[in-house]
Amino acid sequence: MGRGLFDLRRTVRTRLVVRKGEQHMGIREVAKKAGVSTATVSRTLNTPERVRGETAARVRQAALELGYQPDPYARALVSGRTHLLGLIVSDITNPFFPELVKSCEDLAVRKGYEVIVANTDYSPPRMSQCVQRMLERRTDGVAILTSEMDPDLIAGLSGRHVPLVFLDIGCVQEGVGNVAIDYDEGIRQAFRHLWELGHRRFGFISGPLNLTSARIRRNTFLRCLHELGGDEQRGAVCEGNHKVEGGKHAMGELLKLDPRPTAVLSSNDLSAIGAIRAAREQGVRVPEDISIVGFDDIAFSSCTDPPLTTVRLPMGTLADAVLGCLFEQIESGLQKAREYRVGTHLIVRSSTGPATMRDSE
Amino acid sequence: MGRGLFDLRRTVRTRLVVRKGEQHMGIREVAKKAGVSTATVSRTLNTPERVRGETAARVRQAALELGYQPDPYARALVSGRTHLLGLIVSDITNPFFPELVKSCEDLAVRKGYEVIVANTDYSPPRMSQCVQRMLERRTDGVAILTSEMDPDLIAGLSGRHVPLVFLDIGCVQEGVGNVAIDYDEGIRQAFRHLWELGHRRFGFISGPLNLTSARIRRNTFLRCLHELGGDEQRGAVCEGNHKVEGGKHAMGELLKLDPRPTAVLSSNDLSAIGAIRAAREQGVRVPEDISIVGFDDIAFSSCTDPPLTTVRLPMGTLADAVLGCLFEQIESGLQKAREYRVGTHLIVRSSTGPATMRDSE
DNA sequence: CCCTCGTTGGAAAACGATTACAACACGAGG
DNA sequence: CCTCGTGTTGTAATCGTTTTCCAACGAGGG
Repeated sequence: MGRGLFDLRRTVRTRLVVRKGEQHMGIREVAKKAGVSTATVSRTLNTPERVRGETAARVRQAALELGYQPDPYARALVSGRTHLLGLIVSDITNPFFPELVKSCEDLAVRKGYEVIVANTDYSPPRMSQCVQRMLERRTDGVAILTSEMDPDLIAGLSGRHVPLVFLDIGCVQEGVGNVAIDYDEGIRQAFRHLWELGHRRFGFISGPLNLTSARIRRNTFLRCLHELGGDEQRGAVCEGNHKVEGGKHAMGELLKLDPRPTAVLSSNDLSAIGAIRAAREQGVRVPEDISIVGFDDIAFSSCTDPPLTTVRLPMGTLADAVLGCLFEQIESGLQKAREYRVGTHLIVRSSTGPATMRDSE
Repeated sequence: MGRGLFDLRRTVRTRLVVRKGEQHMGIREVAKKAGVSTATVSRTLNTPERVRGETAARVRQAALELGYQPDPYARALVSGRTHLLGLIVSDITNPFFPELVKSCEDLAVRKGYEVIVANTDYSPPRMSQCVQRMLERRTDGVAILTSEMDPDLIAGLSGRHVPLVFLDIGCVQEGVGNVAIDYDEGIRQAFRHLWELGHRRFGFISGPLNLTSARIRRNTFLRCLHELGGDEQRGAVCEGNHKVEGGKHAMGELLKLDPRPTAVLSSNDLSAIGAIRAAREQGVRVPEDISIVGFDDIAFSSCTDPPLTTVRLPMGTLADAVLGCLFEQIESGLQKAREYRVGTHLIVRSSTGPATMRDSE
């Protein structure tokens, strides 16, 4: 963070707004037009119940005619509420995020909030910058949608009394909410699907195991194996990196196994897509020779070849939970931060099929 | 827009900041600690050349020790500059955008700006909402990265003297810049590549032809055909929708042709991906039987099967141009809005190959 | 009729910065 | 010695709201 505090901020300071004849449309103009004071105008806009209906109507009419819109900055200055939300993601380029971000934005805008998003690029120092940005802009709340979280950074945030919400990190406390994706259920759905198709030897392509959420998925897989399959030797785990290329590599390893798994579950869709490619390159047919199921249901997974069977993580619901948690905290003044839970369901497409007789033994 | 002006904005108005003992760190505290007036502090931060070096150092030291950070809202209120930029895209879910948005954000943050993005979802009424949002938040500049633009909306914006920049719309004027992607060159590169591989019968999958930028690409294709190939009968155009499914359908049509094209150019990568799938489904091998080239080089196009040969649109450069144009306008006080131009280059991967003897006649 | 209470609206004090203007010191030039 | 410019700092006005008081008013009870 090199050169200290105020380095890059300088730009030319010409006053931007010149608005040739017509001077600025402020609350004063509305007040004059409606024949009331600015206080009354403000009240009609913010606490209508504290102003007589008739007066309110007159004010609203005036505001409408003048096309008045309160200045968010003046408003923020005095009220302390910026109507800005922060979204911290690891990398918007990762196809998991755009849908989520979009849903969040929609919801936020509908409540009169604006959203700024920051990418950590999976790196703690950049994460620290992101937090810094949120603090500087005085966001009314921050959603941290990524795992590479330095504990003392959340201290930095929660020390400022900013409502927070995490994805898949356990610690719910005053001012810190959490939404937990039901990975457990999701993996189980996928496993059951494969089991019912007759598969008995499984592979699992995990995410980077330093991520909590990746570990959960792997562990559930292991547990399924134990509960349903009995013998753990029938399952193999291979670590990927939640990207196409990692999935490809992991699948390469899995295919070397003897006996080879007839079905592989993947920690996310990107890995699964890599897996499909690896299989194809080695002449292994999907789903005839091997079944593959993903996780997330990113938009692209319906466009792969073959279309990917996957566990859908409903982005809309997820966004609802995330922002819901934030708004609840904001409106209650940092009180009740709850734990939210969002479920999943299986989408069966064409990358899974019945185990062949030979294999199913 | 239903219920009038102030409908959804209401939220509870509890004062957020309570900051238990330690009262707020303002410019006054810094001033006191440094033994100067607030004016001097402000000057140190904004126009250091107007402050004696020694004093400046003292102020900076104090600011650092106190962890002072100027309130952007107070700053915006008085200076009229919000340090907020708007980005209007059609749909962040479209894989073309995330990279672009990310690059823009990076650049913006580096200059001390923050970015808010708005999705039009390809619909004019939503576009109008987006513009509204930008106006309300008093963004210092807006980049409109999408084509479905209602002319009177840009009037609404440019009437407010907000620096604007468009993508691929011709009209450069006071306060309105433009960055033009060199589609012409791009298509030519792709065409030449195929020509040199011996291809002589071409197909083109266009985007929706009501989009200017889609028309440009198609027209260039037609022109290439004319210049190099002579006979126009050797080329066929089929309209897609810039999505996978449209490309798939268009490719279906192209494959029905007799004689069938040996190479197809696509208006964007998504269409090309659809085209590959359509080909495969009909048992047509890529690139042995037919060559396919895309446009944009979205991240995914290196992960298709086979990896897609495509025309790379350098997102970093594009973002540079877009923000550069905005900053130039902001810093010059709305004067010189220039036209920028960003080039392309061909990325050869595996979806193109030599035409077979039989075909190349 | 007077007092009190509840409702409504106005005047003015925040909010936290920027910046116009004035003041002052200092050295140079006449 | 006076004046004038230049460089440095302080004082106070300002930006456009929200919000805290407080005054005015009408109604209802004693």
